[in-house]
Amino acid sequence: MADISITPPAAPGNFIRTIVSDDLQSGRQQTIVTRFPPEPNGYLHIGHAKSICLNFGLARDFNGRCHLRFDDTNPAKEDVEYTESIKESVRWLGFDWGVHQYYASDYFGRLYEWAEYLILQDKAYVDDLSAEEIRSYRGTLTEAGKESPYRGRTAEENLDLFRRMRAGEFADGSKVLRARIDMTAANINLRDPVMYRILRATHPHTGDAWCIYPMYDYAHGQSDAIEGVTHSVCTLEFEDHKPLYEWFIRNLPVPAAPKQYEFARLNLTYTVMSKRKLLQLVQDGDVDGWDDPRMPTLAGLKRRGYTPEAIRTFCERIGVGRSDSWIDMSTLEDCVREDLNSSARRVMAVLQPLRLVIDNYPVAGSEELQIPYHPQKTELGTRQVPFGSELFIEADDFQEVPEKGFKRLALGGEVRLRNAFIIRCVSVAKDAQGNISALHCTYDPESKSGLAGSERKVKGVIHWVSARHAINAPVRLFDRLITVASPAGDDWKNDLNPDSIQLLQNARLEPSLATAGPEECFQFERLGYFNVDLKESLPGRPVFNRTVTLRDSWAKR
RNA sequence: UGGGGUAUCGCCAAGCGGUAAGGCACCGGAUUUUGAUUCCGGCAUUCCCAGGUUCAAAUCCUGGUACCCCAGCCA
Repeated sequence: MADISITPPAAPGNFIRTIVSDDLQSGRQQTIVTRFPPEPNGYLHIGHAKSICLNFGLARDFNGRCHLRFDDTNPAKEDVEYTESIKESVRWLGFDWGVHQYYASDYFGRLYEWAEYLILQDKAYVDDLSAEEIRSYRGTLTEAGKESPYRGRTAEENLDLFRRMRAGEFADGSKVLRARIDMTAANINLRDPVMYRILRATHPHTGDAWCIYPMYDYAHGQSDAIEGVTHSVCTLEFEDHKPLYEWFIRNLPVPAAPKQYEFARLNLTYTVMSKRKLLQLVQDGDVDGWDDPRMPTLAGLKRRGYTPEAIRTFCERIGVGRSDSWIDMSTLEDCVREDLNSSARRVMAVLQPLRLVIDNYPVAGSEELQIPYHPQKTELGTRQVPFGSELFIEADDFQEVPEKGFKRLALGGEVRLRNAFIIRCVSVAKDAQGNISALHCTYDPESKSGLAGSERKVKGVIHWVSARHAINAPVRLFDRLITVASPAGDDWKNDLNPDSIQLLQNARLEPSLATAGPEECFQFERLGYFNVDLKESLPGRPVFNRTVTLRDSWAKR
């Protein structure tokens, strides 16, 4: 007996996986073909990641294939810049479409022939009504539409007109080709939908070869059929289009009968997720570009330090359903922390430096400490960190008079300098205004990490950096992504968070960070995960972006 | 009743007639040279509501209610 190895769904649930699995097991399909069909009119965002992971994941898990198809039927909105960024993002996410990269515009020829076929069947006609007239003839949600006076044209006349539309004899907008279905249909999509419009625009992929372009509804299903797509997975708002999708498939001599399935699109709390709005942020200069680290675009998240693994985990975790949902940001952030916690090397950096002098340490002296890159994962190795008599510590790691519950350094108190010594604060130096200018401490030489005397416990541990050796590099903090109070509302931009970005020019980093490579992500102990900004860093002067903070029960009080 | 959808813990989400998985969040507690990690433990007598069928219902039936999508020559 032949060994039919159908990989069972990796995770339970997900109704689409169930459908695919059933189709394979029942023999309705031999192999499955899915597709990810973005319109190249913007950058991909975290919402697209859900679709990418679903479609490519299905192909991967069921030994099928997933096509990357650019749904480029509207040259007025599309640009090659976008197709490149889309390919980059899909690859970055870890998926490979192999040779299966297509453009809906590849099929313009066949689509045109099929349109003539429909005309010959008396199932399509050329309409001279204006856009406004078509709208009013369409009726309303509760009233039936009425038929266009041009609906009764003969096939011959329609064919002639349609050919002349293609030949460029008519002005933009003066005529359209419509499917002849039913102007009284309860589903508005069936009230003689427009199939072709006249539009003189240079197409990024077909240039000026065409002056008529097919509409989504006409192009999409046929493209799926041409490619042999078995499961055409899209978002819920296309549900009403399914009868039309099926009408075309049924009435055209297409080579296959793909089926459409819908799932709920991703919504993230406080996050702007519509391409239109993201484009507006870019155009209005609210952000540096599509890859601004505060953008929810994949390019932005990448620059921010989010990893493909984390995003894939996220897409697995949130599931695929049909109910409208808003996923809380904490779910995404947890996925990022989970990945980075095990992979990110730990280093020390001080964001808001406070000078600390160790009075009993040789003034000009220094030593190199060998410190592991990860507290648990020894395989990540160690690095050398210089220690000296003058250090910087985080300003808020010191409180002259400690508040209740404070575990770090206070006047007269002890604290451990992480991976180094225990120190005691003996006095506080202040300037004329009374601001703390430096801390004077003594250290306990016996308490050095690794020595026998290091077992001595103190309640707090803080990070530090040697003042003499530290490098000074900018660090950027973010208040999450671009956030708004109501991402779905019309007044969304009124709530844009302007303080979402903060550039800390005085941050001091341990010397090993001077050579940090692009895209490397580190954990600045106790401060969170930071990555080297791919765009702004210079050799020897990395700029760090905070990817995500650590969980911090103290901060949450 | 214009049509099409969806309702299970604060947020997601399994479940498909046999007596409520899991994750996030949250709350305890243990270990910890990151207030991190890790680790244990807690967290829906109840599945939008009301009836009904059944030995048995989140799952079936009936009737309500709430929310989402659709009137682009956008996708």
